[in-house]
Amino acid sequence: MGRPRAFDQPAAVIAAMDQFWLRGYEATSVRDLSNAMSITGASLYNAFGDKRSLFCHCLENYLDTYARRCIAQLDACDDPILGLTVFFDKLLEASLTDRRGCLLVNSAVEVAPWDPELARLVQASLREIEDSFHRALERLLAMRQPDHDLRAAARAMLSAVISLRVLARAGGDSERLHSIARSAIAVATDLRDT
Amino acid sequence: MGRPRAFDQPAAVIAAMDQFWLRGYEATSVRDLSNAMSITGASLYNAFGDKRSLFCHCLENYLDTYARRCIAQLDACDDPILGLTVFFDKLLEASLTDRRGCLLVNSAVEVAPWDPELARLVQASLREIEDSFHRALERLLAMRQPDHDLRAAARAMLSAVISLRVLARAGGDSERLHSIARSAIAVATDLRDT
DNA sequence: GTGATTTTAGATCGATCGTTATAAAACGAA
DNA sequence: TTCGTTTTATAACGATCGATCTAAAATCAC
Repeated sequence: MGRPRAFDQPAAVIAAMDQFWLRGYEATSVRDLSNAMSITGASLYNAFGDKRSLFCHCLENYLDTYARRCIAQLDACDDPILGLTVFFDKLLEASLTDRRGCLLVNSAVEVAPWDPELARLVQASLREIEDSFHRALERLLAMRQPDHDLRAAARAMLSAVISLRVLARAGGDSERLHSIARSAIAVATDLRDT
Repeated sequence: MGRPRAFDQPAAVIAAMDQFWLRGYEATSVRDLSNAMSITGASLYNAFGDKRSLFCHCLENYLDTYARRCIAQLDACDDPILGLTVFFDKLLEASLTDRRGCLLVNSAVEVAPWDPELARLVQASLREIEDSFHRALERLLAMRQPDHDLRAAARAMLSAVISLRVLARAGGDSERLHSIARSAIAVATDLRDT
């Protein structure tokens, strides 16, 4: 009942996500969003509530579309070293061709300090990535190492992801980005060869 | 000649820096700044030009007051491992008591993508930190290693600094932060013991 | 078709944005 | 003292902010 929605909601969320991803939360106005989404401001508020709520949809969509897809691929790879190599190769390629960095990391810096709910989502998502690294290291070593070392190694690899994304957004050069990715993989190979 | 300035300019820059550091560039209004600096908007524009120019002063002040001071201490330390330990201990303590993160890293995410001049400053400053790590590793190994390894190790340590600061701002827990700091120091000790 | 309901488009809300105009106040030079 | 110069305080500028109102358009149940 009622007039049916004339716009494609998932497509609109993607358009809004691209805008937030590019410019950040504060620098993106509701008019920027309605232009990018090709809908009027009234439709935006009718469908999504307010700016913050739309941003939540966008971040969730980002996590589903990008972060969790990478995690799933890493988990699905039998050879952890191969999986990690593919993971960081893709991350490098994406970071060098798309200088917006990572919406999750950008949000960790810009919105998380002022939004406890989003801060929890950010921390949980980062933990998902760290856990995926941890599982890859468990597969690599068949649990011969104390868990403490694996957790620290997984955190070092998460740290590489974060800084790589920050540096990419700030215009860091390819050599530095590659260097960090190699170090992250070396964490795994070093653990294996111990 | 002319009426003398009634406010302490360096103190005003510090107050503005604290505001930008806390809230970020876009979320800080000129009125927020003039309140924090205890001067009127007219005085602000008279003394600093515009908002962006004031921000440049603030970032320069941050680099001089914090980043370069840490670098100088690391350079001054004869024992590189001790120097790095002190460096990361201080970084941890600062990150856990002050959740604003690092103004340089925050700026890398929020302002560098839209300001080529500030992007150059950000990259140059990150390089200063990386180079300080590199020098510490050179002292540690007395140049027995190929430079390529040292550069990669220095970058891995810079990566730890960046992600540590991002995680701290987003509310990351103490354990994760300590874990990353330990990994960074382990990069140096592993190189030494090779 | 009629009524109920929802989405559309467009105008507009008060608030706030970065910035500037105005003029009084406070100094050094003459 | 008077003049020239700079800073101060206050008010205000046009533009834009996030959000909302009104009314026309589009659908379903009946």
